[in-house]
Amino acid sequence: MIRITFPDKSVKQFPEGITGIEIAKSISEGLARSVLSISVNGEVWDLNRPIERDAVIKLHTWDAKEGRAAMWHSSAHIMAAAIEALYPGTKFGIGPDIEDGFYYDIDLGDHSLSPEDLPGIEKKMQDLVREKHPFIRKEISKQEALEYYKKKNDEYKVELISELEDDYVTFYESGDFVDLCRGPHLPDTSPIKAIKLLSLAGAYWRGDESRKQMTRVYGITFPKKKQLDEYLNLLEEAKKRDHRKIGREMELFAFSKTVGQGLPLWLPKGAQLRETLETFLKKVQLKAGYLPVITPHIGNKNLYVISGHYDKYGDDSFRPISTPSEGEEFFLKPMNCPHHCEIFKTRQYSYKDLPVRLAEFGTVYRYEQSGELHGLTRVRGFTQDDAHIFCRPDQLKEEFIKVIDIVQLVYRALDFKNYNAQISLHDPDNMKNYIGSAENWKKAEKAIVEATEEKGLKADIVAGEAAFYGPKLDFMVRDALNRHWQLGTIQVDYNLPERFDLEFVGSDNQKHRPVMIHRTPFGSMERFVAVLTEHCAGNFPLWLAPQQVIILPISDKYQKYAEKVLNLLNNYEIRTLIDNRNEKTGKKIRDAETSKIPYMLIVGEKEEAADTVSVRKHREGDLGSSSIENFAQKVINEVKSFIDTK
RNA sequence: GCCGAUGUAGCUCAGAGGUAGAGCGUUUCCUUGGUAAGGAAGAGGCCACGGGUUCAAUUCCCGUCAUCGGCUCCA
Repeated sequence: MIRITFPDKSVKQFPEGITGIEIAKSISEGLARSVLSISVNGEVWDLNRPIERDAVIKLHTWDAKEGRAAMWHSSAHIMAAAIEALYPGTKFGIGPDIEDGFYYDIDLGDHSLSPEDLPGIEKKMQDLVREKHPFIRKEISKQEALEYYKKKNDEYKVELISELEDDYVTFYESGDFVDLCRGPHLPDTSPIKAIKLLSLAGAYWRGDESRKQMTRVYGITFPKKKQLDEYLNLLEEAKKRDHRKIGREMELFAFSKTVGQGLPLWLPKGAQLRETLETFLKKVQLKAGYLPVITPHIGNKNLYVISGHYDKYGDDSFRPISTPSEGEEFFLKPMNCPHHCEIFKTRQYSYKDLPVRLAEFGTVYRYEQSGELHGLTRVRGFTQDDAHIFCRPDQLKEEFIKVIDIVQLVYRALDFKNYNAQISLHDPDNMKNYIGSAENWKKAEKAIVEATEEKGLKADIVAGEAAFYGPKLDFMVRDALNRHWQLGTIQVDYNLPERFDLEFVGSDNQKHRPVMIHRTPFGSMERFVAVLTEHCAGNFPLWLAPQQVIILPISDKYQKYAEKVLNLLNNYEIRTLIDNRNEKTGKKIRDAETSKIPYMLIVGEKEEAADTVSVRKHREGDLGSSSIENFAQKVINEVKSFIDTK
């Protein structure tokens, strides 16, 4: 007998060789039906793999990510089996489970899949699932495995196996399909009740641009048909929040083929929104001791040779602009820091003057690959809410903490809760990708980690994600479709001060090198507005709404009175318009609701007589009548509460 | 940049080898209305652009551009 310890610490005796599914059955039939995988001493196993020794276990159902992973991983095998049956000779790369479903990378040779082929594969998968094939785990020798795939002509699997260090590899067999796989899998296909293949894409073999591009098929499966419907419904709903759709509908921004791809045009309402955000941050920064500066949109090539960006990103910049007579070359500026370094150099600083915090909403241009462009989140011209802090090494951590404070203040004011912090460190195995001394890297990374800890900010630490000149702390968010984007970033830089030979005079009357912090809370105005739009589905809070109030006269008889209300509100700088179209009130209300304007003021005979307005709030309805003055104060207070309380 | 898909009115989308349609929006007129759609009439399209096949192409084929889903990249 062996001792099995459950998550609640209770212990039960079982015969040696008991399996997860049998343990589940011993608890209840219902659990046995819904369990998908088991953790044995922290390692996820197949449910039918015998447990030979005492173990701590945990059973995973659909509600656990380990359970879903087993299901989706198995589904990937079923999909591969279906594809092999329908398209013999297909070679297979890798087919893992992912956050939402699974994919398989395949090479169909000369054949190519189109979206119309997906239902056929789905159908075949359903047939296979109905046959209720078990997944059988097998250990075979590496040699044998290699021969199997060589015979199959599958160079991808051969490559994968060749790199494995073990003498034995595990295979999983389900029906006629056999796949190299570490597992774990479902005992058989029966839990898979709903299948949907979602999309096709190209994907480089092993993520390497220089290697062959395979076809990636994405899919998802569920234990219940209803869950699939819900999931598809959720996708539909998410699409409605897409900033590209809302941006068009609400007239926030547009693109023009004639202007050029990836170059956003901010329409009046979007510009209003952006300006409100900029004004807000400028106020915050002024209080925090930042000094506004303004620099030009281009810079001499030499500036970027000094900074090191030319070497690294010269090809990703827009083509240089040359002057006809002097033969100089200028670049559209891809970042603001070199300009700011030159500003720092315009005078001498004592150690008492530091830190110096130079801030600029600087528009930069980068030649992003065409396939990368995406709405406002990835563009070729964008404005950073940029600032560079030049400080003494002993001030680094304190300054870093102050920046974290600003980022958090800003995100709180905008009700941004679902962000992740990520500390990106260098990759110790690829030091050649970075500039600067190992010692400075160490110092910078230490400062970031410590500052983050001191702020109690939970951050994932990822090696190899640092910028080429320094480590960073990024704030990541997800968009409506669950894609990750980086917003704010704080980066420590010992290198630019070195390259630009920046100095301050220390208390010892000697020259010293300052440290630089690059930071942008929003990241870029474009990306931030995009994410903000999706975050609130276009229902911007009152203080940000491009149009805050709309006056709806019952008929044109009340036009004069509406104008009186408008003038009063305008005096308070409340962004107000009148809907004086020849439409019924119901229609005007409907249109104001769909345009997501926070407040509607209905004015007619009653209101004119009593000098009031009838207030209706977006998505909430009638709030009753109010004097114009009271309403204005209400709006002013509400705006204040958004900005001040934080 | 790469793989795949898409491109028809301002927006959302039908359509077919023989000179183009709907809904919403917009314009004009009627209507002067009370908390999510009043009525009528009209305007609006080189069917993304450039080639080719054909008696005939917006429709079929090729290329370009743009957009979308991924991959790679992201100072």
